[in-house]
Amino acid sequence: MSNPSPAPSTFLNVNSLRASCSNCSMHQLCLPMGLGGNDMDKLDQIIGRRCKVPRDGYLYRMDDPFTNLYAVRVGHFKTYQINAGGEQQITGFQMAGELLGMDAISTDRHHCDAIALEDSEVCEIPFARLEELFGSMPVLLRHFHRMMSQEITREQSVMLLLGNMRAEQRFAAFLVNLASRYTARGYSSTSFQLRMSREDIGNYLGLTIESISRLLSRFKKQGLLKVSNREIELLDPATLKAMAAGTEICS
Amino acid sequence: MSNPSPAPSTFLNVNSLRASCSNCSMHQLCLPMGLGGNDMDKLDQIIGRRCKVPRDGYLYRMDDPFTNLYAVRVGHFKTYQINAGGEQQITGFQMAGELLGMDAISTDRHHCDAIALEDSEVCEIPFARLEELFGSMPVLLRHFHRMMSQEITREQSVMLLLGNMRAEQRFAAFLVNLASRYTARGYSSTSFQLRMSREDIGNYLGLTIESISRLLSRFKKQGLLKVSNREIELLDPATLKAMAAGTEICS
DNA sequence: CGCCGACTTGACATTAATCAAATGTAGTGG
DNA sequence: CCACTACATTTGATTAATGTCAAGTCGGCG
Repeated sequence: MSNPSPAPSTFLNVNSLRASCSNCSMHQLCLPMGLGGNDMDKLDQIIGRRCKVPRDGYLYRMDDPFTNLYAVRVGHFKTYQINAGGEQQITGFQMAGELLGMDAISTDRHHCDAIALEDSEVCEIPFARLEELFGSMPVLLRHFHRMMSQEITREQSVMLLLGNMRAEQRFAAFLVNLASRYTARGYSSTSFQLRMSREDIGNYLGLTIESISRLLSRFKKQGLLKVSNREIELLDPATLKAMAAGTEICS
Repeated sequence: MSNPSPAPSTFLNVNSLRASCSNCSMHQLCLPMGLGGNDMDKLDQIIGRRCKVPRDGYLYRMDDPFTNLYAVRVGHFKTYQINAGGEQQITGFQMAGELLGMDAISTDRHHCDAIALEDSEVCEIPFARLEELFGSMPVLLRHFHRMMSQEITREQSVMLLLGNMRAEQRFAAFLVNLASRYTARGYSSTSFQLRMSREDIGNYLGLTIESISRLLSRFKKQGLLKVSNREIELLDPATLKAMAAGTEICS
C-alpha cells in the first residue's frame, strides 16, 4: 500500500547514442519483429533517443502527456495504478523487448506510473512518427497489433489469477511466467534473480508481503525451489506448472 | 465455477441484412467514430453480415480461429476464460458499441468464450479487410488503436479492483461502471436492468454469489439503491462513487 | 398447482490479513 | 574488520473478511 516515492528528479538520463533495432539483441521479440532490412532501417530512423533510467527512477508518471512508447532494452520496470483512495496495484513487470505505454493511447495521457526496478535502458518511440510508418509498413502495423493484443490477453490471465486462484496458485503462476519469459530471452528457465521486492510481488498478486514470504518458505520446504534473498532456483518446474494451471493432484 | 453449458449448436443465426455504420445509432461510440461520410462508406463496404445471437448462444469459443472482430449492435455479451483446472473467470461484459475479439489478434485464435446474455445482434468485421483499410484511413486506424488501448486500461482497472478492493468496494465500482456506460448510450444512469445473473457478477468480481446477494441486501438496507430481481435503481450514486473510488469517509 | 432455477439468508469454516516481534542484509563510518 | 543503522524479510499469534454448506424463499412457467 505504501508507495516508495522514488526521487522525482531522476526523470530521464539521456544518452546521446541513437537506438538501433538492427543491432539490438531483442529485435526478434520487440516491435521490429519480422521486418526486412529496408523496413528496419525506416523504423530505426524514427526511433528516438536511447534513454537510461536509474533504479527507482520514473520512466513516466500517471497523467503525463503521451508522446512516446518505450521499448525496454536493458533492465526491468514495474507499472502501477493508484486510485483516488490511495490504493495501489502493480499492473505488470516489464523486461527487455517489452513495450511500455500502450495504455496511454486512448486518452493521450499515461494511466499509470512506470518505475525502473534496476538501472535500465529504453528506446524512445515517438508514437506520432510510428503512426506515419504504419501506412506504408503493414508488417510493422500487424506486429504492433499483436503486441497490443498480447497485452490484453496477458491482463486477462492476471484477472483469472486475481479473481479465482488461491495464494499458492497465484505465486506458482507468477514464478512459471517469469521462467518462461526468461527462457524466451535465452536465459535459464530455472535460475534467475527476482528484480522486485516481496512487497511488489505481493501487490501484483493481490497478497501481502507476509503471504509471499510464507509461500517462499513453504515451497522451499516442499523442495519445489531454492531461494536465497532474491536468487531463485526452481527445482520442480513441472509441479509448479501444474499448480499454476490448477491441475495439480490434491495439494 | 460451474459452467452453464449453453447449447453449442446455436452458433450464428445469420441475418441477410447488411450492416451499415452510417445509420447505426452506435457509430459515435463504435469503430467508425469520427469518420467522414466517404470513409464511413468504405468501412460499410467491408463490414460483413449482421448476425443475431440468441440468449446463451456462443458468439465464438476459445481456440476458434480468428477471422472477425464483432461490434455489439444490440444486446449484451459476457466473455470468460477457463484454465486447464476448470477455473473460470469472466473478463468482461460488453454492450452496444463495444468491440469483441481484440484479444485474438495476437495468436489468430480466440482466447475466451463469448456468450450472449440476451438475444443480441453483432456486426461482423472481417479483420483482414479492416487491415487493408488502415493503410488509407488513418482516422480509422487511430480510433482502432484507441479502442484497443481503452480495453487495456479497462482491464487494468479490473486488476486494481480484484487485487486491492474489498467486496463492498468492488460491487460499488461495478454498479458505477454500468451506470456510466448506460449514460454514454443515452439511457438512465440510475435505473437499469442487470443483464447478468448474480453468479456472473460474482465471478467477474472475484466473489461468490452469496456475497453479491448480501451486498445487494446491505446496500438496499443502507438506502443506496432499490433492487427487485434484476431491476436496479441507484438512490445514492454519489456515495456509491465514493465507495468505488475508495474515498468514502469511514464505512 | 407444483416444479424449477435463481436468489436470499443463516451458521460455520477457512484463507489470508493484520499485528507484533525477531532476524537477516546491505551499506556507512570508525 | 567491526559496530551501527535502516530496511527488507521471516515467523508466530490472532482476527477479520469472505467462502462454504445448508436451508429456505421467490418468481415464472407448464
